[in-house]
Order: sequence, then structure tokens, then C-alpha cells
Amino acid sequence: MSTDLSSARADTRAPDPTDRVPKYYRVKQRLLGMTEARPPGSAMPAERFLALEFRTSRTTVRKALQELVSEGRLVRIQGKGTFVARPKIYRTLQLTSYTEDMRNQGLVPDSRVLTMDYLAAGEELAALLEVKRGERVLRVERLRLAGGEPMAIEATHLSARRFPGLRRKLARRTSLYTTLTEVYGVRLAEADETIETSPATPREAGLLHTDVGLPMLRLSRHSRDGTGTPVEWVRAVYRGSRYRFTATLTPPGP
Amino acid sequence: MSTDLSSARADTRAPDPTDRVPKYYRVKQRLLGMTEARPPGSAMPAERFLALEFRTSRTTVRKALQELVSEGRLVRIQGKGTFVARPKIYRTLQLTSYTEDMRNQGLVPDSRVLTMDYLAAGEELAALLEVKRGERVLRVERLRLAGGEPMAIEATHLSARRFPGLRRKLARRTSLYTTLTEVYGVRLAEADETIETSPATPREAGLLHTDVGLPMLRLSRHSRDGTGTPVEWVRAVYRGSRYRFTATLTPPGP
DNA sequence: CAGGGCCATAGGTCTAGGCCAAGCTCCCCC
DNA sequence: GGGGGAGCTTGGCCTAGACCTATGGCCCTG
Repeated sequence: MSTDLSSARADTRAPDPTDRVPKYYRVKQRLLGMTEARPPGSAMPAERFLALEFRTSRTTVRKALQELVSEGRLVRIQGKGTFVARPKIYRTLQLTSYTEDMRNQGLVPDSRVLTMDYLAAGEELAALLEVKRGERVLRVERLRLAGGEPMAIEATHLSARRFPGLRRKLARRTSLYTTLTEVYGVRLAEADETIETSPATPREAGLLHTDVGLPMLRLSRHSRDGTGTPVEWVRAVYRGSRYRFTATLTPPGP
Repeated sequence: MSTDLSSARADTRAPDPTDRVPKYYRVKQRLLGMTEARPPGSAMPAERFLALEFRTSRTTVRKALQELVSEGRLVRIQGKGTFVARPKIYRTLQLTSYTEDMRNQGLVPDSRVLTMDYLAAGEELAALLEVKRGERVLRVERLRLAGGEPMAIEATHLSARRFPGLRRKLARRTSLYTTLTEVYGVRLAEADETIETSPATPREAGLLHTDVGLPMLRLSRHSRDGTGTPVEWVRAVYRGSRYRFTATLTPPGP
């Protein structure tokens, strides 16, 4: 086990630099084996114990564990321990509501409004919503839960002029999309979505019960109604370790 | 600077646990400021220098730098230094070819075949391609480049029986999709795609000139022709720090 | 003048260990 | 019997430093 380093050094230049495997990565693979052998929810050995067992430092074990956490295979809870995680959830990239989408997977959805306020449209936001610069925009920031677990943070921006009184109406109702249809007669027809990955900020980590710096899936959506007029602009952050997006594609139009 | 921790401890239970900011994160934000003040390609100070300047350990500086790398804001080159990165590239989630998509963004695309071999379909692959278990499947693994820079690894799986001689034909031609259409008369009509994030393996990191463990965007695509028959099954890995996916969505069908 | 080797400097990996914060258990005391 | 705290265990954060490899400039030599 300790000869591998020297043997790697022996062949001065490997044909492709594919073989150099850091020590933490081999630890990770052994841990992965342990993970797969246990049912979700079961406890892993403590970090200090693993460090002894693998004859390495706790730092190295932690790096391996952290990658497994970011893959959604382990969950760490300070003061309790490290546990095998449950499989990822699918999120459909369609114009479906979060509530609907989660129910289809047999999960109990829930939403909590974090903030609901007005702000003055800046350059970019004004262009996206087709309002004048400085016009009032309603921002609704919600925490999305599934089975009691926080899953995503979603900030929706809508023109305050176009949807008067929306703020008060939303205080009582749950679904934004239903309200838009029933009260304002607006139905979403299409949307552009962008997906990328980036690490969690401290605020996001706190709200999502996740660690700072873990990879998140960042999604932004720009939806329009049947006439092509913009309705909403959304920025959402999903826990990368819990989610997976699916979409159905068709060939480019013209 | 050192009172923040004790003040956080003072109020026994903060309303939301949003404020606890690790030291490396504050370092990151200062580095982010430096990043934004410099043009792409310019050099950042050395890690050891930054550690002295911020009165912290090199480990902490490295953690901050690593997050900025994973966000695609910095690039690190061993032996040279750390440099400000260029902005992310968009990849359209449509049934367009990689080549076409990159050209639309003014980038020079290129592909290199890594491996091209046959394998026997396992349970899962057989179901996806609608072939019998054990039937021969052609796997083409390609490295995708843009502007000379490696961007993604793509492994395409196709039924060998349905596309006889494809292997030889692909040796000369560049585009798989064009070959399918012109030689076999097959045109892709729709596809299911799944997107998630997970860390780079050593092999991927080597091929993509990236660091092991950095978040990648993992995409799998299942395409069908006009009759609904499966044509290909693709697994691809894109550099999360360089890419961003976009899709246009429509409401659910029925 | 070209080639080759030395060396300084950059990032890459790993160690050993300190202290903090969150859960849990158990026991003592009222 | 119940409440509260002490003390253990677990993960979270940070330090200081060793040793590695890749790069590139400098200098020496043929």
C-alpha cells in the first residue's frame, strides 16, 4: 500500500496523465464501497476512526467524505455522525409547478415564503420583464421543501403594475401559477431556462441545511405568456446533491 | 474582525443561522473583488503571498481559490500561477450538434475520438436501446474541444445491428448526426436529457485539464427517431466551470 | 550560438494537531 | 420525578509545515 507512490514515480512519463490518483481519491473509493454495502440512513464510522483505519490524516478522510457528500451519497450531521444518503430526486424541466412535480414523485411538497418585497427595476431586470427602469417589481423568495427537507430557494420577479394586489393575494394562496391564471388570466406558454453549477453561499447553506461551498444547481427561468410578453423572471438554487433535472428536447424549430 | 464569532455566540439562538461565515469565505470574497478588478488572463498573486497578506494559512487561501476555480472565475496552472478566467460558454439543450452549437457562439470546435469499440449490452443498456441483452453495441467516446481547449467527454452508444459498418464510416467523417441521416436515413426527433452535478474523476480531470474533484455537469441523453425507436444513448461530462446549459420549455403536452 | 542542466518559484498533496460547536447520555440535585 | 449541567463523541474550521511536481529563466558549456 505504501509502494504505489514510488512505483508511480518509477515510470517517468506516463502516456496520458490519467493514472495519477491522489490518496484521498483511493480513500474515497473505499468509502464508496462501504456506502454501497449499507442501506440509506445507516451510520458510517467516525472520521477519526477512519483516519486510523486507513492510516492517513483526518484531513484526507474529510476530503474524501466531502466529495461523497457533494455527490449525494453521504450526509454529515455535526455532533451526530455521517450517514448513507437517499437517492437523488428528479425535477422535470417543464412549465410545471414545483408542487405538482414533487407530488408526481410521491413526495410531500411544501413552500415557505422567506421574503416578499418590492424593488425598483435595474437595467437588466427592466429589460427582462419589459418594464421601465425604476418601476416596481414584486420579488417573492420562497423556500421549497420536499418531505420536510429544504430543497431549493426560489426568487420570482414579477411586474407590480401588471399584477396589482398580487402581494396580498399571495399571502393566502399557495400556488403562484394558479393565482396568475385564475385571478389575472395569464397562462405561461414558454420559458428559457439556464442551468449551471456553483458553490453554496453561507446564506444558502444555512437555509438549505447544507455545507458552505457544496456544489449547487443554479437555474434561472424567463417565462412568457401566449403573446410572448414576459411574465416572470426566476432565479433558483437547488441542492446539487439531492437533485437531477430532466428535460424533453425537440429539434430546433425553423 | 475577531469579535464576530463571540457576538454570534452571544445571542444564544439566531433567528436564522445565516450569519456564520467561515474565514476562508471572507478571503474568497476579497479575492473575488481582486478578480473583478482585473481583465481575463491576468495573473493573481501567489498563494504564499496571499496567505501572508491575509494573515492566514495557505490551506485557507487555497480553499478560497478552489471555490473561485469551481465557479469558473480563476484558472490555476501548476508551476505558473493563478489567472483570471474567461466567462462561461453556453450550451443549448436542443437536438443540435456540438459543432453547430459552438460555431454559433463564434468558437472553433473540434473533436477527437478517444475510443471506439464494441461491447455487449447489459440489462440497462439493452432496455435503453431496445436491443436484446448481449447484443453488440458500438460505443464512441469523444473529446470535445472549443478553441483548442478540452471542454467535454462524450460517450455515445448505438445498436451495432441497426447501423452496420458505422464504425468504419465514422473513421473518415466528423459528424455522427450527419452520417446517421445521410447514410442510414435516420433523423432524431426527440430526446430525454438528464442533468446533474458531480465531481471530476481522475481520468476526466486528466482529459479535460481540470482538477480532480471539481464539479462537473453530467448529462445523459436518450434520443429517438420519428417513430419513437431509440437511436442513441449518450453520457457526457462537461466542465462545470466553463459551461452553462440553456433550454426552451413548453407546457406539458396533454 | 545552441543545448543542457540548475535553481527559484509556482501550485498540488498530505500530515499532525489544536480548538470550536452541536448532539447525546447520564447523573446529580432540587 | 423532572430539570439542568458535566462530559463524551462527532463533525467543522484552521494552522504550520513538509515534500512533491511543473514551469521557466539563467548560466554554463561545448
